[in-house]
Amino acid sequence: MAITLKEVAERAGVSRSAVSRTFTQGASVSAKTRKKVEKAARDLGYSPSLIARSLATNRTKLIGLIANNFQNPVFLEVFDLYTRALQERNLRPLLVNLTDQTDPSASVQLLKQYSVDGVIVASSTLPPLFAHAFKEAQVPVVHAFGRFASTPDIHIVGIDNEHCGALAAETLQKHRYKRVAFLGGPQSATSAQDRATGFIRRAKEIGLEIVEILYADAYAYDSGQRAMGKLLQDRRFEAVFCGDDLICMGAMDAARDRGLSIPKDIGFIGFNDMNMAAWQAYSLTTIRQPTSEIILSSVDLVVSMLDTPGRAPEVRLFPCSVVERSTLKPIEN
Amino acid sequence: MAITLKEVAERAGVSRSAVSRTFTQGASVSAKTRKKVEKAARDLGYSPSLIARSLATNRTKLIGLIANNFQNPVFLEVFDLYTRALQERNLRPLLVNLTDQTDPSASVQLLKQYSVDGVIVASSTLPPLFAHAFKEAQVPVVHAFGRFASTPDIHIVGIDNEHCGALAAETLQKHRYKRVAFLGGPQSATSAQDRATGFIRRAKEIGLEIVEILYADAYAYDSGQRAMGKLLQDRRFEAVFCGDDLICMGAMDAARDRGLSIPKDIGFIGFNDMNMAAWQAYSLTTIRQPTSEIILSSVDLVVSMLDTPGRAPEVRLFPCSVVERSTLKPIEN
DNA sequence: GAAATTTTTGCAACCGGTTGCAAAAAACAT
DNA sequence: ATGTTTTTTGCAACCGGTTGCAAAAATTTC
Repeated sequence: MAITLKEVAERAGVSRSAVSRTFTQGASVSAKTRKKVEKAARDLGYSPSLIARSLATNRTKLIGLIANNFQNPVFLEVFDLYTRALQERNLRPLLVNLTDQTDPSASVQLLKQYSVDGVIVASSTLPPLFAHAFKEAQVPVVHAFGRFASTPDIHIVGIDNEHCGALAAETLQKHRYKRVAFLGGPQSATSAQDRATGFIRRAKEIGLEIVEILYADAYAYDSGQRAMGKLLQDRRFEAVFCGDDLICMGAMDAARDRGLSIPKDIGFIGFNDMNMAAWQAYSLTTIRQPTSEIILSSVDLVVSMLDTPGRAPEVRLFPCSVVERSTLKPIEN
Repeated sequence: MAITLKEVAERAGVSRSAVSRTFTQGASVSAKTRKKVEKAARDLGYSPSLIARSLATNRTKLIGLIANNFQNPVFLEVFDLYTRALQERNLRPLLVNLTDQTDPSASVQLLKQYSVDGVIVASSTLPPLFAHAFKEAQVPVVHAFGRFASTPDIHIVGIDNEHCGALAAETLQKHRYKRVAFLGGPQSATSAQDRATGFIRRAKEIGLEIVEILYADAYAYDSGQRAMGKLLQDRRFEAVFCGDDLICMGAMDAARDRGLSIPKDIGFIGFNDMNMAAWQAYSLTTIRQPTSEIILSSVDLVVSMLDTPGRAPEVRLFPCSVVERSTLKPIEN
């Protein structure tokens, strides 16, 4: 069917090794044979089979990309960045959609079968245990958006969620709010837990009163909308910290639906600064997570592990910042 | 490193072929040896290498998934559906992010190197020429969301965009609009062209006056917002047909920003019925594209081509329908 | 129980590349 | 021109599976 090494070798009048060498980086071939081979290859329309090469070299140039939230548009940005970053390094993502199948061993099995060179777990909702399974299977792994641990046993790239929660508390106080609510992501997500912890701790320190704590059941619009519906049954707060922009948008729409005006009647601060946060219909004040830095860094890290498998586990944290738009009442001087 | 066939064979006390056969569908092995092999495999934690298998069988179970719009959240739904549908059939997507590199031959080259079993081009903006390149390279290909052709030379799964454009015109007339504008997707996209054609033709037939025709530069929020800004400089229309929901949301926000109220001052009808169209902040009346059907069908089609490579090219069109929400003024009786 | 038939098994070649090693060729030194 | 060093080349084994074929084993038939 397709053209093989052998045919090119015959046409160029050289050995198979010579052909192989002209197509592998840093191999020793004279300019003369290289030229002959390249011509023959061009004539025949040859391109080397990565499958065969993978078998021989034990490298596939495939990186498993594990995700489990296809409801949140922020993941489209994430995929965009990952595919580009990997493509630039001549690697390809093998996408695994985790849906609800929580069993790590199945994915490990799967990606092992494909002999991926490395794995990036891109999720803030998966437990650390998940990335672990790969480490145990000797597959280089990076947990992006994962939970920060002071003595990590796997590579983690992300943010300090606790600190970000604290940042939210400070921002609300700066805007002169006294009584607030917390509307987090799913309670099982480490990111949601940590943001809550930091928020609550800092609020206590600076005298911000938290009158409600509720967790949405997913990082999704509908979940935010529903949860806000519950919170609004007896509103004793003036602003809400939402653990995610999408949840926040759902919550805002629920509030507006009840005739509340933002930020006049109620304030909101979100989390992520996804593209949509800047949309006029929301114009969300939010905490920016440096998605792009996290992604680039996690790709770099997994790439470096390909060469240095024994690398000591590393935590890379990137700073978050407040992006002020118009969902908190203006600060009066 | 990893456990191989040979080691399992030795431990089970059988030949390598026997092991191979217990792990391949429909091969002849006695219950007794199967049991022995399975035990040995379990003990050793063996899982067969798909790479090696691919090399031998010339099948990789990899399907190239080509996309070029990572700005539009509808594509997250698309990815979700594709990854699930493929996973269910024991196939995996190899994602190619086309960004701006328009050269088909590069992607063909790339996917040929990975020996993908088939390719799905999932884009309404790529020219037919693109999918062609794969056909010529003998790779089974389906163009999902592609342009309908009465004598197709490749498989196409999608909708009749002209008819959908006509549907939009009829809906606007039903809602008693007289003078309307068309705000399409990028003019280079066949989908945008066809929706325009159908809309314009039908409008003429039923006496709906089109006073403006403009194309956004991408299927994106910002593009819609900008384009609407232009249209609003001299507004002589009462409603707008937007060739895409996301464009429509941008356009709506631009209109509201100028103090217009929807649908009192201006009406909108979108296209796609993406999840977000149902959001309270927009509650968009739109034309539903049966995304899920298109995707499932295109996966089925590419799978069937794996067995029957010579299959005659086929066009599969799915009907669209109007989803009424609240961006067109109510019909008075 | 022997012959005929069917099923199971192992051998060995193959898929399309890579790579260590030794021989051959080229380049350099004297 | 000869000997030495460096570079290039081909051979052959290997990566981890699959599969056609013939022999061996099990099953059926009479």
